[in-house]
Amino acid sequence: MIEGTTADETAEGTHTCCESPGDIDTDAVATDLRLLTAMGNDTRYELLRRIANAGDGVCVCDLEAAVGVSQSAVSQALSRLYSAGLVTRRKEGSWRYYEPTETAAALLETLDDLRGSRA
Amino acid sequence: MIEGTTADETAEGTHTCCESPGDIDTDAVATDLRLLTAMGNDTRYELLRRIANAGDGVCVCDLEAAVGVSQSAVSQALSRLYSAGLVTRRKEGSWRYYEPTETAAALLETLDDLRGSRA
DNA sequence: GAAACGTATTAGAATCTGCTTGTATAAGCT
DNA sequence: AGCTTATACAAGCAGATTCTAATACGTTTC
Repeated sequence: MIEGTTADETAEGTHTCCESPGDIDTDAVATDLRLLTAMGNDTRYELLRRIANAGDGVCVCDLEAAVGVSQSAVSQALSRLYSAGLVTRRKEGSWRYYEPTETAAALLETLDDLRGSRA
Repeated sequence: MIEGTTADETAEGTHTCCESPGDIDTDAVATDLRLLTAMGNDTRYELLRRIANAGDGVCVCDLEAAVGVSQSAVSQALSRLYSAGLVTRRKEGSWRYYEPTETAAALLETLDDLRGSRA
């Protein structure tokens, strides 16, 4: 849906205002969208922020208390963050600790910077 | 749903693995989520990329041909990008030209960098 | 003014999301 | 082994999204 323009480039239309913008790499789009949609949800965003703030590993049990949804919902949210590459997880005994990836740190930092400069 | 922890901090639970992570600024969350959800959609992401690539103003008519959805859908998508602060728009005759904001440029650049470093 | 074009708005249908509830798995404790 | 705790998985449902079609609006051109 991205690479090849489905519509006929040489269409008979009367458009003459400007030329068509270039195409975009499909894989890149998929990757970016996975990141953006993973972060673009109240619960997941907040979980990620908390994980990032804590820095050195937060366990699910504490996150659960903080976001106001069920244990199951937290688990699902964390899975999603994990498969998007925004957090790593490590098992320790019966607990599981989550940590932010560099990707997450970079994106959150950009968002913070933008807010700071009110851009 | 963010600032105050709804669950009782001193609950009778047996959690002892780690302490609760700090809270997050509500407005910041809202702003970030508006950006993330605006970009986190195939159509809108692709439109934004194309607008950013073109740099100096693309009109709706050409974007339309590129993304494979109806004119109406493109218009709605652009409105959403606009109200999220990701693009500016300027009217010129009966055409409307869109340009990326610094916010959009910064976010896209971060995404590009991340992809580059495979982080 | 009327017709044609570029864009926006509205309304409704189809699809997607994110939650809850219930259950499963795995580890620790007695 | 049995019970409890920590986390994951599965199914189902309510509400949110996102598209299309139809229509409205503003400009340009005849």
